[in-house]
Amino acid sequence: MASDALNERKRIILRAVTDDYISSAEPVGSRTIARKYNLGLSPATIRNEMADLEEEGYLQQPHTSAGRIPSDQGYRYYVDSLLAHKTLSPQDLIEIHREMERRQLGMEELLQQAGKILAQLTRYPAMISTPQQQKVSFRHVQLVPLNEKNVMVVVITDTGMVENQILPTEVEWTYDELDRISKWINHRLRGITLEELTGKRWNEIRLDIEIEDHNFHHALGILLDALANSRRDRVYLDGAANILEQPEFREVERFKPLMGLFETEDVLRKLLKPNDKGVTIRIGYENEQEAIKECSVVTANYRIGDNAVGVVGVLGPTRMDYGKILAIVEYMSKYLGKLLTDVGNK
Amino acid sequence: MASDALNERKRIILRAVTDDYISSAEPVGSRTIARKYNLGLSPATIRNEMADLEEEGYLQQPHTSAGRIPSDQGYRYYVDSLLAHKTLSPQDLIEIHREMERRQLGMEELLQQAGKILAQLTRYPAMISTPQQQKVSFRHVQLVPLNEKNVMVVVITDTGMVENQILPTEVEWTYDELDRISKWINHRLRGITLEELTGKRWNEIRLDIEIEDHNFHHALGILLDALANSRRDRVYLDGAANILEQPEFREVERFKPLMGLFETEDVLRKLLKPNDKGVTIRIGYENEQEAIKECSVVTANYRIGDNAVGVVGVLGPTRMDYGKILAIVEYMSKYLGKLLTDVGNK
DNA sequence: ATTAGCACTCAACACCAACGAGTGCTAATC
DNA sequence: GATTAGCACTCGTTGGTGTTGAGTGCTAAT
Repeated sequence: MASDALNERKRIILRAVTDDYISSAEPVGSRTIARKYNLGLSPATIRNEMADLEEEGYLQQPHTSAGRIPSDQGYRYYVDSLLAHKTLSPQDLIEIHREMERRQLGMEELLQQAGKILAQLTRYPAMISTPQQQKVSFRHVQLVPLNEKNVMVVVITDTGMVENQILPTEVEWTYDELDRISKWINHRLRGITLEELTGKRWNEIRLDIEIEDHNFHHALGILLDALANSRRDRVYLDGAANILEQPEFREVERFKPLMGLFETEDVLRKLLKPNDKGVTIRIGYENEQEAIKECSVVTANYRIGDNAVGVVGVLGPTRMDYGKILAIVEYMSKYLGKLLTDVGNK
Repeated sequence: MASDALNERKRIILRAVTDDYISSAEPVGSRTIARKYNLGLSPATIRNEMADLEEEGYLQQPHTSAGRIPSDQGYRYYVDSLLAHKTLSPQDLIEIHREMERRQLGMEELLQQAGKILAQLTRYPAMISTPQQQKVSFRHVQLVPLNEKNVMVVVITDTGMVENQILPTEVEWTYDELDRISKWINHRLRGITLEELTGKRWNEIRLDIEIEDHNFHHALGILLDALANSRRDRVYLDGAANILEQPEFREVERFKPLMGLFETEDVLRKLLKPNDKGVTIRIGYENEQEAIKECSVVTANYRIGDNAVGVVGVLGPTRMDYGKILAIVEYMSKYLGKLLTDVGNK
């Protein structure tokens, strides 16, 4: 609050308190600061400064005779103004590259693998959303008969993603008829984006289809609906168990809401909304979801070519090593984007 | 141990103790039994019988002055010889049918939905494995160019399952060439099972391919390897958070191993091995996995036509309501099999 | 064979004192 | 005027103690 003009000494103390609390998970007192970080100040002075910092909302006290811990506002200041930019250690880099390029991985596998590495490196749960498909275009569509009343539609996109849907129809189709239609659709749709397809362009195509094959017209309408509503946007979660190592979740009661969140893909997807900044840190109360009001989420967009945007992220207690996590998440998002661009693009 | 010839009174008492413990999660004493279940016996008599039951291994005492709880052996006897066969309530049946048939679901979605319902109804974590594909046959194969060095292979099976793999190749393929080859492969492979394909039949086909297209011969070998090693066999897990409601997991430490297990699909798959009996109950130490030595797993096969066999299952503390869980799991396996047979088969 | 009676065990709970980390304030010091 | 030493005070944590009560095993009476 107030003005964010903390004088240098306050900044140093706030950083010291935060660093210490991040690594110890215990409220930190003036003595500790004076001893561990030799600031050339006595505990008493530090106490006074800490009292000020508390008044201004950067620190808080769990109870009267305890040390201080950073408030959400404190973390925010720490992240915005005090954080030293860390870079990944060479071992970590090697580790990442080796694990990601071990064998030829498909898109889904690559995302999963990235999540696994992210979880391993950060020791927190990691999440990765599949790229938003709005700008993604068709590469191939294939219709296959399934039974009297249903046709299976398989769609392969630009980015190497494979989706399938069951499509109810009114008449029974033979394999060859559907193959012919697939051919035609491919010819007509290849390179068109999903966005265009649900938009005005659909009307033109719709007419063509009606001419081309009357029977299929209705069914294809359903296909597009289905594609629009389909759960194409997935989220992969890895290392959820990691969070249990954090002392803030020693009580099952604290963990339950999180577990609920982990199980609801919709909610995870909301956490991983792409946004215009490269990297985003949401701290405690800055998160919408009640379940993670005491957690922080670090996310970064990744880009496949310039078509699709997905998000990688890590979740931990607000008391997280922001410097380290930031570096890892940022690097992974860039690297993953690069790999996926190579795989998917022509 | 000994002979499993418990006299009627011991059986009654063992059942009473087990029932009571299942619903209360507290060690149960002789007084409680005498009061709640009017067996016409005094606490003292019951005490004597319980002491015997303990000696024979059916009951155990957490500590000297506590009541008794069933041992794994006790649960085993209970399940084998004391369990009254429950059937599902009409509401549950209606619930299941409504939720499963709400809209046209694909195979994966149907499995996920079944898992969700199972978790809801049992209030335990539910797991469902995708059907083993050995006896499953190709319905359609499609090759699509991805970039200079890679081709994407999409395989649709008999049972409506869609799998995709990236296939590295040496030359660059055009869309039309690949389509021609797809056609040929389809013509050649349709209806052949994966099993046959990795077996002797492969050699015949291999020759044909060599003749048909020399360039593609090598690549297709890789495809088959890939298919053989691919993670086609998935496990869907739902309601993992449910287990946290159980008092035996109030301590995070108790829950950690389970959480690890939930995150390792390989292990879950091992839990869901199809077997010749319809329904299987594994109690406590009967489970191989260290993490669930204090849990029981109830599984049942489901069948798609007579091609493929998958497994549905539920995991809970050994103190679970076996009667209820058994009924639910059994019903769901049958019903799911029926639905999937309808969807997948011609 | 059953059961009433009784002494005994032991986890759980409440209570209490001692401890110590940490604070805020005041007065002395630089 | 800023810094710091000193000190009284707060409050969660730890460990010891006594009480309670559910439950047992054994013995003797029914």
